[in-house]
Amino acid sequence: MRSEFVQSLARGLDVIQAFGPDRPELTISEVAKHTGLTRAVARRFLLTLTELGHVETDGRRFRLRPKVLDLGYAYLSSQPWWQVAQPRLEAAAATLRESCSVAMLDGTDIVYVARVPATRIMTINLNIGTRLPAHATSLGRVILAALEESALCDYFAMADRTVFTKRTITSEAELRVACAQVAEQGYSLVDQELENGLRSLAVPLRNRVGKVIAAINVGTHAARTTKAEMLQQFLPVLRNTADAICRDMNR
Amino acid sequence: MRSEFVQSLARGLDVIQAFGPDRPELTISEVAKHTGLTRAVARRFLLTLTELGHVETDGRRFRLRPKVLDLGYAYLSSQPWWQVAQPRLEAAAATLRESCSVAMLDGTDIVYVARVPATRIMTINLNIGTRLPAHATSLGRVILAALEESALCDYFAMADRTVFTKRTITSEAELRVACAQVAEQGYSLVDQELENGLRSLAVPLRNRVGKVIAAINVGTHAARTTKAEMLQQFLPVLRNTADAICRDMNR
DNA sequence: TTCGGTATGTTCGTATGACGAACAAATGAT
DNA sequence: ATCATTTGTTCGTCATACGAACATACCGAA
Repeated sequence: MRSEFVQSLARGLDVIQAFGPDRPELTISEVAKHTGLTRAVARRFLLTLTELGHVETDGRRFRLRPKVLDLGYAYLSSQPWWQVAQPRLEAAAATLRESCSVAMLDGTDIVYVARVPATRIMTINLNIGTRLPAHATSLGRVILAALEESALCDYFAMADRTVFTKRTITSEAELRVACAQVAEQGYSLVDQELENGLRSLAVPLRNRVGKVIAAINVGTHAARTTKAEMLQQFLPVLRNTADAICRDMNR
Repeated sequence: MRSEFVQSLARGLDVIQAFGPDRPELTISEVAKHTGLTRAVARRFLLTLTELGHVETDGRRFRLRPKVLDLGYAYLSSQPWWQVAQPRLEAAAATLRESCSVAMLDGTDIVYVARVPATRIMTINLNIGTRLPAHATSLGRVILAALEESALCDYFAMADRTVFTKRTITSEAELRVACAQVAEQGYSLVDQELENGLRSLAVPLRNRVGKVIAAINVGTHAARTTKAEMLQQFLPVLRNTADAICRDMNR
């Protein structure tokens, strides 16, 4: 038992994350089963979360309430780009007439932290908080390309590198070549590696000391925009947007 | 000490929520000050959250990490409208060429749970998780109008009812009249009560038994669209979108 | 530069906060 | 109706989380 680890907090967060698309409502026993806790422990946490307003119950089934969003919002609103990225992103999406997003790396996934949808391409519902594997996304490639070697080794040691389409690059060797290219070019163009038809272009977002902290991208349909057109027409807008966000952010 | 209340979970969630726009990074002592906990307690929770991946530290200052979004995402992804609202919202925003949102009531606030920005009207950054007072928003009025009398009394007992502009309605009597009107008409049109220039129209989203669980709205600039135009051109689209979401959701 | 007061971070003995074994209640099949 | 199983709850107790006291860092005045 590590003396600086509060087991009850970890358990309570596990209970929140027991809920999800396949489990919108749960009983005490179901929460216990999904978290590996005893029924008595699960009950205590559910009653606590209910009293705090994060969970509601009809006496038998429990479900999360909107107040849980306050936790994620604490993160979002504390970020240096929070006040400045959204208007810039909206302007870019309006200019390009395509969906634009900002994401960060967390573990082996990218996590979307801002998004302006324009035209629907993907079958999955992308929104703030959505996670996708870094290796198959332009956003992920941009961030991976900026990692130090030790961090990149950690990434490869952990990442599953799922195949999504016939084009998905999954081998470490190939991904390292792709990342080196991104580092040299300053952008990543990923073509139908995550989903057939989806073509996306990303550039880095840097903090005041020049460190890559996030990425910004634009997505289009392969039938609509050629790769050359993306580089010619989209890349300058994306770079200008990234530069503007960085300037706004570091003001 | 209530035997079913896990104090450590409550404290841990307080520590997460100590962070925010004015407090992007905090030391142990600062967290202790903002939460009312002792430094030793604050330290333990920060170290726990760091080990869980929700917080990072340079050894002195702590800050939240994107993994915190997983908590809010558990809520979002467990909602019946999650898979179906976004595409419908995107279609409505494209048709109307205005920003569209979905929000729920939590306490005395509305909380945004989906949003498709189109053209920038408001000065504040609206996004998933953003809270606004229910009384001054079309989204809030729609949901308040559907509350049972006891719940509405609770709302009035708790709500601050801030004045935002010269037009903001704040008295209980006037708000009750406005809500009765909403209940009768089936929509709420709020005109420059939250912010000068902002005009918005909302309709309810209902679950399978007809209960209002959320609201969907469209916002425009008062200089761009008259109230009559909103009712004539926007209301049918909004109603169709709400109906479609309800159908999709209850399938 | 040194010193002293204050602020901040950390440790470890212990008590109380959270635990789970056992009991109570609910459910479903025969 | 009875019985076996599942689910929810209680309360004695111990191990988990606590905070008083110690250690370290910082800052201002002389």
